[in-house]
Amino acid sequence: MDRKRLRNTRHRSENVRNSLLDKRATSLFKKAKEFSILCDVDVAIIIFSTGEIQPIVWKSTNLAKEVLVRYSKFPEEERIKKLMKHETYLSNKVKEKQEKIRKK
Amino acid sequence: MDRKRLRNTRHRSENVRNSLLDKRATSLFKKAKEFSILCDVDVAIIIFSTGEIQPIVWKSTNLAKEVLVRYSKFPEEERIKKLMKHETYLSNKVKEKQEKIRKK
DNA sequence: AACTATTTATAAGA
DNA sequence: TTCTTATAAATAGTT
Repeated sequence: MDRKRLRNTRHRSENVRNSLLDKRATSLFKKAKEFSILCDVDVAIIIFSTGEIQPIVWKSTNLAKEVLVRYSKFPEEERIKKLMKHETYLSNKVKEKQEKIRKK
Repeated sequence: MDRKRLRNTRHRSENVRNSLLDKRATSLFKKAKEFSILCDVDVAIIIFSTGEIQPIVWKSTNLAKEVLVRYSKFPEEERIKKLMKHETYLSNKVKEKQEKIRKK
């Protein structure tokens, strides 16, 4: 059986995509919860599904409010700047790892 | 070799915890990126590490700014209300799945 | 930082 | 939609 996976493109079938959305979101939250407990961090996740106005939001602990309030205190400009910087940093990191995998 | 895992409690060693923080965050971001592409959603993740003022923030696409701006448009009260409601919903969902697993 | 035994996650298939 | 299962990925403890 060929079970090659396609994970680099948006899934073509809407039905499958909706089903995946549910599965993946649940899985992501589960990971985030483990992470938050294991490493003693607070994690907040915000998901915007296309066409939906209301985001799906998750927080690992009962400090949800605090996290968002703290975050919202950063001036908009600052937030975006740091966000992009960090994204670049992580993007590179992921690439490094992918390189390693290819070598195997 | 006994490789039993402890994932329900904060890790005891600070060194290990820091190492884990890095690994887990990278892994979480990777998952989020896959998710965002596969299901055509925008995902934002905010991590507050204990003692750190600056949060670690990640966004899967270049719509980072938009996601945050959109989210910040919700009145504070509304956001928190929906957040908590959703958390309860998801919490139940996770429990259901865990039940299933136990039954196996 | 790299390795590897195991556990998890998951894409299809039923 | 739910359950199963073959495979891929993640990762905890080691080296």
